[in-house]
Amino acid sequence: MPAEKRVEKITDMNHDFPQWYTDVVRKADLADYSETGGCIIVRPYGYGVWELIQAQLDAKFKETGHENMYMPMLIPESLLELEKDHVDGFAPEVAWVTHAGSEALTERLYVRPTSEPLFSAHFAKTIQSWRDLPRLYNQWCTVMRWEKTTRPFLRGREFLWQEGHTAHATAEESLAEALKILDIYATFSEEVLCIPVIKGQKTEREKFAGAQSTYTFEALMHDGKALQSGTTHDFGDKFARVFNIQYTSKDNKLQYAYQSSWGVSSRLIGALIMVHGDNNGLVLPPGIAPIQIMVVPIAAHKPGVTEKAEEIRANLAKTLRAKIDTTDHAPGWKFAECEMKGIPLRVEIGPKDMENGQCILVRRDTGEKITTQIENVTQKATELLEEIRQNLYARAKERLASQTFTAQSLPQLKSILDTTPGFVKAMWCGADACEVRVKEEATATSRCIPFTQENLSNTCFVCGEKAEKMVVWSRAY
RNA sequence: CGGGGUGUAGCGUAGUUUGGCUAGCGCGCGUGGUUUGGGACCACGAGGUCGCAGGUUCGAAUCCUGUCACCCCGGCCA
Repeated sequence: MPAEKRVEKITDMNHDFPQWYTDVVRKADLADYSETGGCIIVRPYGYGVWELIQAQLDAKFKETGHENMYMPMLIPESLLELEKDHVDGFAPEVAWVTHAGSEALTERLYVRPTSEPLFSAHFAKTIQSWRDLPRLYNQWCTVMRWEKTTRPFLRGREFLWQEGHTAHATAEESLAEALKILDIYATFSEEVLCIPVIKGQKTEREKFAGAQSTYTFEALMHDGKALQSGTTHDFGDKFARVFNIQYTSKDNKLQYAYQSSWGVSSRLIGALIMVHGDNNGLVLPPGIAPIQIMVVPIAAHKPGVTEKAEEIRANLAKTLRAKIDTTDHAPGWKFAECEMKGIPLRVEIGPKDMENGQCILVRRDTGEKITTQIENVTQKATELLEEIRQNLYARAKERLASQTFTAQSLPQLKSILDTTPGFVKAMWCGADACEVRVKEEATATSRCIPFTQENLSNTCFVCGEKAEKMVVWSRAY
């Protein structure tokens, strides 16, 4: 890891983490603020990351039998009101369309904060028989939630996401679907994004508005705060009963369908920044880096340098996302630019190297410089990208372990979070009152009830009554 | 919604207390030249209704009134 901070324009992350985050977003050219309050402009480089996330997840969804479709952005008010928990959860941050031109609409429309009502209404119309099940749908779109406090990629009024909506014949199947997708998400997060996660179930208090149960994968950011990176929900037949989604079973009985929904958003980009980034800027895992390797010619005006650099780029580009920087900036500028943008590998090629038929590969994650023969550069780069992927994951996993603690009492949990923020594991009795006390006294929330349970003690760390589950607590974004 | 703060060139700012501004500086931008292995340098140049609307004054970025926008801290919240 580059020891010294080489880019002055980025705030030191240990000094002011939120400012560091904002600096990275802007300097890495991921996003910009827009004229529309609370909504960001996703710049080409940031959108490039999103496209790579999208392409890989989309392939996984399709492998598991899901189909993409598209629902309207606007939903009539009458549909929102049908499911009570759902409306209670979303109504405060819903944006309304009330007029067409100067004429008031007879029924107000709201901009989707999520599309359960539309999918449910559609399922009700199109599902009649057990032969129609399961229905495995997904859509890539944006949604709108009128947040009061916004931060690029972490919380915005409009953001990019994908929402899967499925209907099944049985409760077992909708639950299995929610768990299957959670695995797809978590695997993608760990293997491609190099972000280790904790999988588990949300408590009643933290679950999705209208869900029967919510599952989540939680990641830990550099500053010790948690980020809910994605969720899957099992609705059971709750929405089906409200929207009247019924089918005739094999034995000719009228049954309610069981549903799931699940989503990840452009918030994943925020997670990438806050898990891997350092004081020189962004650090992107190779799997989602729009540019995996940047060729930087040194003394490009000297005879043959640009040509050789372009030849190297063309070779790399056969199998990798490779680019060349032919701008007239000084080399130091280009190096800093590569680092701010988190490009995993950089190639330096100048007159001195050409004399020896070699070039220099520089790793973003470690700063290490590797001299290699030009004819081997693609092979070497390919190996290094895989090493970088493994190193980023290993590094993040190590930090997660070092920032995970256990607490036996509420004061202890508070003291841990005040001094060394991170995940805190503690036993919980299951009572909502205890969860509320943690929130009020330690400003921490339950992140999840991990699937992998440990028995830390037999009593609740808040009230001392009999403990039911180990819960992971944290301060969160 | 409560408390605090800020609006001056694309960005960051000085100047406001004590009215004299033809509004200064850095970065960035344009042209030409010299450079090029960790954010190069020189020269010349372009760019401003000082958030907006009123008012006071010989004179307003500066004082007064109103208004709008944004930011921070609380409250509320996927």
